[in-house]
Amino acid sequence: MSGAPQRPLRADAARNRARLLDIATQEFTTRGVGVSTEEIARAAGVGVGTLFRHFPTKEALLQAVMVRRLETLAARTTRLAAESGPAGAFFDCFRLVVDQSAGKNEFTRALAAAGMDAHSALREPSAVIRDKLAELLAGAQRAGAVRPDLGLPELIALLTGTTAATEQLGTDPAARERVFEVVLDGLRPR
Amino acid sequence: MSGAPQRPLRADAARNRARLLDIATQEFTTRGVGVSTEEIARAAGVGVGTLFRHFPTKEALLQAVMVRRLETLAARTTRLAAESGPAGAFFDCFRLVVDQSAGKNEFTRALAAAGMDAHSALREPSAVIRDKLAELLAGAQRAGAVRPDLGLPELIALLTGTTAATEQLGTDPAARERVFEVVLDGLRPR
Amino acid sequence: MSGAPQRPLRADAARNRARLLDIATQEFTTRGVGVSTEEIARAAGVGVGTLFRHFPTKEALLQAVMVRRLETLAARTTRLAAESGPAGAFFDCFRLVVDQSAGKNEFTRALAAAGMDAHSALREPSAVIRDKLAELLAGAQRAGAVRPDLGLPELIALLTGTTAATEQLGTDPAARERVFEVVLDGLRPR
Amino acid sequence: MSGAPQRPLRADAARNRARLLDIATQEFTTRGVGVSTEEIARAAGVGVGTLFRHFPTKEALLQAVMVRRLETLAARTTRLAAESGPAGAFFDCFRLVVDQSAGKNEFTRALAAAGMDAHSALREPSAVIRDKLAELLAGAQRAGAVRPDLGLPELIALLTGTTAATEQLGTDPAARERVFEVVLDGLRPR
DNA sequence: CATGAATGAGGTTTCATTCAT
DNA sequence: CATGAATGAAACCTCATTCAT
Repeated sequence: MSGAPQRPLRADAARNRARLLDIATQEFTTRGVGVSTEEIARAAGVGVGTLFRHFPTKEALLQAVMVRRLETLAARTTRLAAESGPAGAFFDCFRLVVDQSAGKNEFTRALAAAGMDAHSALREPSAVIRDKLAELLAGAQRAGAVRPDLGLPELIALLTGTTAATEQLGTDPAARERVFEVVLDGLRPR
Repeated sequence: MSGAPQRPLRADAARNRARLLDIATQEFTTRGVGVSTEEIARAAGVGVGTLFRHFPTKEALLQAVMVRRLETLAARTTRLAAESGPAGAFFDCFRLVVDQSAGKNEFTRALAAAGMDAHSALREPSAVIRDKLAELLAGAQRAGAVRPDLGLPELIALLTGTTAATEQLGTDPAARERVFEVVLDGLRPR
Repeated sequence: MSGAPQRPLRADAARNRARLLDIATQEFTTRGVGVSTEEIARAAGVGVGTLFRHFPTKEALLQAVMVRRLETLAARTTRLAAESGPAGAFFDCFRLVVDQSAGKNEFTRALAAAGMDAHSALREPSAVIRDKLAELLAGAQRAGAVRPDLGLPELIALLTGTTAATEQLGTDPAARERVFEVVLDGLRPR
Repeated sequence: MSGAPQRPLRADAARNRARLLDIATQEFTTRGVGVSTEEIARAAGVGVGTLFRHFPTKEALLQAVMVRRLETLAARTTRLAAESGPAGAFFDCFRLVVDQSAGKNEFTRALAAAGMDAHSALREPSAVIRDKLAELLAGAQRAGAVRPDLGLPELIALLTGTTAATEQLGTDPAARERVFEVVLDGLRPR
């Protein structure tokens, strides 16, 4: 049920695994999911065999990258929520998730296309985020900062959509800001 | 300069071409751009050779699918714009474009990834849409129905984003409606 | 047994056949046997179907081109042999055959590679040349102008070889001339 | 700059590479450059992937075969030149090159047809041969054994041509010998 | 007869994955 | 455990040949 290793990895093995994850994240994000396993292994300075020892499948690697992203996101979300009032926390987190999710759609889609239920492997880490987001949404709604009829699914869809929108505007920060304003304004009770 | 064929295609050729486009649209949309040319040809009931006679490259096929979508879209946009007042036309078109664009991101992305300037082949049909949208935006802004600081790029990004968001909500019309409300509300001057 | 058409071709059909042969000769010679039937047909201004009506196979077309070359060659050889004395006729013909055979190796090889006995279809026209050459060789040997131990096969091999050699020197006429001198000198009794 | 592998190949890899080269040489020579990579791989007892790991392109394989032939040739030429006097060395080498060059024309032609400068990849090994031949030619000319007006290009063309001629006479050693006599005699000062 | 659209086997090449070293 | 050579299915595309128009 858990992704945690059976026994603690040897030091060098752990180093290789971490390095592979880092490189894979970077390559998948910048060059798409089409990059070959061979290239990722080479960029990480290991042989393909090592890659496949740690991740039995290319898809498993994709999954692991996703999981780590979600975990990082969950951690930062938690931290942020603790620092501001309910409304501020909600809007800050919205921005944070969007900024951190660049490229995520590609992964989700790749996993989905491979016919696998995205929820099976990502259930645990994404559940953490969902819970955080639900909590933040409820808080902001109680504080009257967000329209009360909005549900969690819509919030997540809007996060995905805003990610897509801002990705398309990569080079123009002012335009990205205006897009944020539109969506965040729209979230307020009318 | 024109997309129209040099001579009228023979009856069977036209049938095959149309059928290929239909099948390709469907396959690309439902299963992603990874589907093989061979499968598309088989699904269309023709040999691969026929596919490649009509579209000399897989990318050319993708392009053709895109072009047809954009043309359909442009036609409907024009019709709608004529029927309502400036504000109504703008909001109606926004919905229309989003509804018609399901799956389009995949294509745009695929074309971009293939290193081709999306504007080269799609320039004409997409320019028509851009012009329409720019016109509608200006009209709605003049009518005070849309915040005046919004530019065309942001509008297009928001269209893309809203498409992504509603795609994720496919099964729940009420939730889709709430997403639309958020974005359309956000577009109004605050 | 004969390549002559069963009945006289219609005027346009004959024109097409001739044109196809001309174009095919040119394309095969300048661009190699790799040129596609489609390209040859297009260059000849007819559809592929027409090409295949006249020549049921690409190989048949190659054959026809060869045959025509050989026939032309035979005719010129005959003419030349009548005009000079035995020695002169021999050496003139040697040069003529070499000059006219540029590119011929490609064809011979293509036919051979296709697993067909080159002699089956080319037997008749090439027999004419062989006879001419045999006659010329005998005459020149009687006149003491060519070493008496040389047989017809060696003569033909030397023709092929000299063709290959001069083809490699295409751009430099003086060098070609020196190659001719070497071979023709070598043919004389030592 | 060097053709030597960066690190010593693993034992099996080296075996496969050598075997591929051997088989490719044989197949290309006996059946033409048309043989498919798949067939070569199968004949060598490896998968296609292995073939393409060693030679990233069919052309690269052709090149490698050529290079090996030329290198072998250069080595033998060097040895021979050291053993005989200037005239003997020249004539011996002429025969050696011709005997070793059977089929070489096919490769050269294939490479040329593929639009690649034959000199780019083969520059080094073929330069060695050219140098050797130039040296031998000069020596034989100084010794008065070869006509003084003959240049290196003509010599090479004659080698090519004699190769073509003797190839055609494969089954009859006496005829081949007579062809050699004609050419070698022609090379002597008249 | 001419046309050119359709066919599909076959060619080259890539890449996730396995396994000998 | 790490390595990277080997594998072979599958992708895209070409082209000789057939046959409906």
